[in-house]
Amino acid sequence: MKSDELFALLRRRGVLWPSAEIYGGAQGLYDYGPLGVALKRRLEEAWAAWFVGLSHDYHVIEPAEILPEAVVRASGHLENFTDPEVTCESCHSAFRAETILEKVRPEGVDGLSPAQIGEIVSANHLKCPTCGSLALSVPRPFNLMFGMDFGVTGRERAYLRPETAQGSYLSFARMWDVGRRALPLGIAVIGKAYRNEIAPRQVLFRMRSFTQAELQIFFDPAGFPVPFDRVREETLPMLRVDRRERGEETPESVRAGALVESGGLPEFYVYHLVHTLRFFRDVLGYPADRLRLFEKSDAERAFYNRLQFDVEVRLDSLGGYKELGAVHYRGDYDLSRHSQGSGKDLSVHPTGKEPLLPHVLELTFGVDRNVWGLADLHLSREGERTLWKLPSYLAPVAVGVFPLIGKEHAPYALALTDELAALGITAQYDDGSSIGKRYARMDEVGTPFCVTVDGETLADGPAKDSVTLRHRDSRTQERVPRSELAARMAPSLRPPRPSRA
RNA sequence: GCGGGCAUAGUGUAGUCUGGUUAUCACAUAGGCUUGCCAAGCCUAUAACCCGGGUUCAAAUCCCGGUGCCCGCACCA
Repeated sequence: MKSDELFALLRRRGVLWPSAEIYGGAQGLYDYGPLGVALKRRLEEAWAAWFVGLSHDYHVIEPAEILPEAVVRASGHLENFTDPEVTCESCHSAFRAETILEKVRPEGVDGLSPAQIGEIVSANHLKCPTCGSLALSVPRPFNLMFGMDFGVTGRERAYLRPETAQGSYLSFARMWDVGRRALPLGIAVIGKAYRNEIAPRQVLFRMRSFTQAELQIFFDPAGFPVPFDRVREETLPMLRVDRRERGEETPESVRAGALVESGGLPEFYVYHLVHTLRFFRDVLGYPADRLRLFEKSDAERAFYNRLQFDVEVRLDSLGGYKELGAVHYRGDYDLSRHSQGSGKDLSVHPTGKEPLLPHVLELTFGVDRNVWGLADLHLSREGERTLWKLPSYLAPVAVGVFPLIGKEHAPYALALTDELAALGITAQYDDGSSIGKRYARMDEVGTPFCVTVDGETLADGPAKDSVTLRHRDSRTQERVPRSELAARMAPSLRPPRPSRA
């Protein structure tokens, strides 16, 4: 489905719409409606069940969304999140200063002030790559963070967090103290991050306020033990730098074991690549042939990452592979920067070992992007029928409950709806229009089950107190006693957990 | 930011070039009748010209500005 068509469908069903719509919308901001919230929460729960479930020592926290200036100075965001831009006065093209200065200053522009960059531009008579004019402006700094006054004096500055990860680093020392004081220690955050994007585009793909789910795993750089034999034979769709340089777009299937033996990747890293891939493929149900693990080159990687593979998924609505998650090996960059910035020694002393500064493996997941991904990959039109084949445990509504004949069966169906809801199964009652339309409505929002109360349910006989249970994808029906209904549905409504060694 | 295109009920659209009736049709939504296990039928109702300014007796239609969306370029720590 095309992006427009998909968005129209989601908007009509109350999944998602532009923020401040009555004022014409605000670029890069979107609101979730009732179904969208339900889907997003289930997605977040499924993420947490899977990734936080990787170890007993992984925990979810909820840090503040506002970061004092000292934090973003130490993290490097104040400096590096700024992208100096040079514009051509003649043709109005805009370029990153780094691109313009590439030839005369291959070491990059980090640490240079806008004025210094301007001097280099004019001293070297650099021309606009588009029109050849010499009229290049002094760069204007553009920071992607939203800044704000903090406190009453107006002298203090603070910023909306540009990534949720910082809260985990700031809380590491506290988490060490309140926990088992053992590595690896995992800290997960699910929450909003904010970036003042230059050009928000493609609906949920570049937003100014978006939800990330990130797990930071702190581990001893001398060893991160993982049960690698359990994943050794798994094959991964790899697109590594060497193949990319030959112009390849499609991944090749590589054994996890081979990535370690001859691919130069550490076991712990490949182990987490496997679990990340499994999440996308087995938990979210993305088709395996649409996934690839895209290795970022030295030049493309964020400066603090030693290894970076993006999980990319091919989406028809956006015309290609899109990054929906990533696995970053950040080394000790974050803890060492915050040690320096705060003056607190963040190294730890595990029992029986020398003090050490942990390294960080970061597993990131774009929640909104995957809401879109779930729509793109599972929502389709089959003739007249619109069907959203969401995994059952992600569906906003688990079961629709209908009276076959409105007047006669409504009380029973309403009571059954309440009973299922009380058992924690999201049930929605519907007696509108015809039975066929009710099924169709449920198909469109991905509801895996529908239950219909009919004459047999109420009549004395062998089928008394049984209802028909209809399955979304096959449209098949079976007769199920009311007492067994919840137990029949419950297993498929729980998100999978990883198998642990 | 640059260039090009687009903007009419909840959704998809006709009408715009060539200004002039009560703005077209379908689906969706709500209510009623009928039916009773896969979007059936009939009746009724709700509902729109992106915003602001200009030209004109008269603007959905022409002009200017703004906003938003789409495509390409650039950007995406």
